Amino acid sequence: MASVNRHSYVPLYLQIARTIEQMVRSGELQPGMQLPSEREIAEQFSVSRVTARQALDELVSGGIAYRVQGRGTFVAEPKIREVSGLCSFSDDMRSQGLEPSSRVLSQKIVPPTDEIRRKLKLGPDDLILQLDRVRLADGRPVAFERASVNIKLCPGLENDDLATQSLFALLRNKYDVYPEWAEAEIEARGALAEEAGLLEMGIGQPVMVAYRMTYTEEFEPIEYVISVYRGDRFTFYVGRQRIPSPFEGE
Amino acid sequence: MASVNRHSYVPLYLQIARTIEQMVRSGELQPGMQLPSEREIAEQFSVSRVTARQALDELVSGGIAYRVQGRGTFVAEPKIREVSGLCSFSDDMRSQGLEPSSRVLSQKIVPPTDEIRRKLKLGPDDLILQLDRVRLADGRPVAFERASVNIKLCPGLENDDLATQSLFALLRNKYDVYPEWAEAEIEARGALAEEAGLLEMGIGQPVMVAYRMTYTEEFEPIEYVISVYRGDRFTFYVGRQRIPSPFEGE
DNA sequence: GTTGTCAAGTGGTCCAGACCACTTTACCAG
DNA sequence: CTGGTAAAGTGGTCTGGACCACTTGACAAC
Repeated sequence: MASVNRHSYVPLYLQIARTIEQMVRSGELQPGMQLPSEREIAEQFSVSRVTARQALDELVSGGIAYRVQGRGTFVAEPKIREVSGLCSFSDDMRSQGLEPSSRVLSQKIVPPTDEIRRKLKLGPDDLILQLDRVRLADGRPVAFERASVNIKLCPGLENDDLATQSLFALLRNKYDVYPEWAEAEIEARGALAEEAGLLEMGIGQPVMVAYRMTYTEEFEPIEYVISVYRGDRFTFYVGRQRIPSPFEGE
Repeated sequence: MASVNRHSYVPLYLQIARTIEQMVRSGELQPGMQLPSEREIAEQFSVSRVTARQALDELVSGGIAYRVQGRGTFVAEPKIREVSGLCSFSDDMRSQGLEPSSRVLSQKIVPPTDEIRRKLKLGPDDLILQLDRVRLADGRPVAFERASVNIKLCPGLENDDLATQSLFALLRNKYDVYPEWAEAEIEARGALAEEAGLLEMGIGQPVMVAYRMTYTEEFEPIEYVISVYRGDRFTFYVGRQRIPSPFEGE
């Protein structure tokens, strides 16, 4: 360690953070072990303490390290796995070693329902792309998805091939639309007849239903998705989170 | 605004952040509106720009605001609701206007299974407190919970009353144990006979099962909880999250 | 009108220092 | 041996600058 490229476009604090992250990933630094102190990092990389601290901030906010005042900064326990269910189905499956694919059931421009119009903040005459897909992992159906996409952000999407490529990848690469935020609610219920047929399961068998909104950096609604997952073939991971503290007065 | 107490124990940046947060909550600042720039805040509160920036950092990491380089900092869209399912059942229910209560089925010191021993990082002779509870909202059963608590952190907990008070509250107030981190996986399945009986529902009716680990600040395992929620009476909220970007090289 | 340029304003990064709050450890006095 | 204390080391907060990257809008040149 102890080396940093002053002429790179990558900020110093990121270079340092990545260097340390690499040491954690490689196992050189084990969970619970103490990281170099801010002052040590500053000296070893020849940067100010502010920059060293910013590097550690990066690791802390990424859940890779945690601080204890008066003692030091330490390597955090590894997460069970990365956030799941919020981002791309494709990435999700691949990270679990499964091969994702899709069967497009319908892909057409339609007027939105009032609820969707409200959720996507559309005007009275705006249309949406309604995309119905069955998502498969290693060829077996896992989920049925109905995505309502704000077509204003990606005119022409109705003619793109969404069976073989990820919607997110297409949005990013072709339409310069970058999904940055997502939130979702999840509930469980029995499979309806139509869902059961598509997912090759029995009616009333348990499914998980996720209602997800996706936004750009600036909270422009991109899509609203209702996903119906087979209960026996999918697990949601709710990422490691800070537990909110009870109120503290001054 | 424009006032800050230099003699408070509350850091300046937090005072500023809370002042602005209050303006957002009160509706004085609407979603999408621009916040004062870092330099403006620095001037108005008579602090350095670093401190002003730190205040905005606080709002950004809390999901209350977001930045756009070159344009400014803006008020974020309000979240659907706060994180749910990860923290205290009691707080969760109350935040939805329901009155939480518990029925303790069993509360005893037992040797852990191998899986629990591993998850809680216990030694071969360590014991756990196994706490089985039915959780109710407005008197109606919503969930069955089996908590395996690392009793080393809270000796004597087996004799405390857990029907009327929150486990987290007890840990914090009586045992000085502060749950700070949690992560969970969620799946859906049909209710087993025992669960169905406790939750007053039919066997095979959909339930959501959450497997949750709770840790202290320093990732000491506090408890491992398996919660079985009635599908028709509970919805998980997966907090608003940043979508991970695809890899960017230098 | 269109296009290009430039200035102003924003957040992003960085520096060299300062003092405070907290934890740990070593050591000394009892 | 016990208990208190002081020192060293840690992260936490804060200052007052500096320059860069990016966006926007006004304005001049075409």
